[in-house]
Amino acid sequence: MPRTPSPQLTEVELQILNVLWEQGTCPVRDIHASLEVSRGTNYSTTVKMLSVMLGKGLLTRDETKSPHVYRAAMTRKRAGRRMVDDLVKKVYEGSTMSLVMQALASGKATREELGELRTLLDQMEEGREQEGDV
Amino acid sequence: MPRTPSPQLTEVELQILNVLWEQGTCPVRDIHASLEVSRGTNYSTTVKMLSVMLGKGLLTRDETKSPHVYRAAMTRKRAGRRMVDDLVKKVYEGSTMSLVMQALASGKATREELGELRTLLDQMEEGREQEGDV
DNA sequence: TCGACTTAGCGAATTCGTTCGCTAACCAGA
DNA sequence: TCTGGTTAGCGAACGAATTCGCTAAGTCGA
Repeated sequence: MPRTPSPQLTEVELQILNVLWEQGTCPVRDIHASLEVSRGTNYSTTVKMLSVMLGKGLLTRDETKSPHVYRAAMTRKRAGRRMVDDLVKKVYEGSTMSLVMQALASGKATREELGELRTLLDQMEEGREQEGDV
Repeated sequence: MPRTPSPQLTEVELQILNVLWEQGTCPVRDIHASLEVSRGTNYSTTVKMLSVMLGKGLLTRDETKSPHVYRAAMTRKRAGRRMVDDLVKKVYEGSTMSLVMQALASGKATREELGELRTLLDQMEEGREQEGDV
């Protein structure tokens, strides 16, 4: 049975997932093309990493296609969620909001993004009221 | 001369820094007490890690005190900043706001925190206007 | 000063992520 | 079918982070 992927994604794994998240689906060749420029590694290395990730359940592949076709087994959103939770636990003592504040204060934001944020905030406050939360 | 610490902090390093960030300053004994419960490791291991971190410039220590006293060479804020930047680069394609949205949407927030967030947002919008940003 | 306990430090062993050489299986065109 | 290039896979090698055994130095009360 498929095991739940560990929370920690490594460097290369993330790079590979990024390619897949953008391409949706693709053969080793394409993934390798990307890794080659960013880390100058060998084709064998790419193949190996893919097989390792396959073993960890991070990817799935269609072997019926001639050059096998790979696909991410997890969405970018889900991966992000995990890593954020992990970061929050490890440096913000469990306070997600501490991270939000810090990230917000340190990153550039366009007017549109600030607007979106405000909207999200509004929704959250409404939600709270209905819950009658303390 | 002190070298700039690498962006990537490891598991144990973070755990040790957390103790130091909370205690401010303390001897090996205290740090070990913490690591022992969370990972069941040996005293030697703690000493070793501290010396490794000292070598990386992540810590400083006062050897004039009898049991040497350690101190974090970097604030929690600074460490958080680095890790956030790293995460943003690795999974959010460089968009800090994407991370903020996701974290905000997935984490619990108290009414007070939402208020703080709104205030911070207001300040950011004011800043923008003055800049006359597009 | 002596012995028992605490504190430091070092080198070797382990573990895990990453990299590659080498070999086998495949595939398309001559 | 033969041949050159492509695609898969495996085991060994490496490097970095952790872990610890063992030894040395320091501390303190009897």
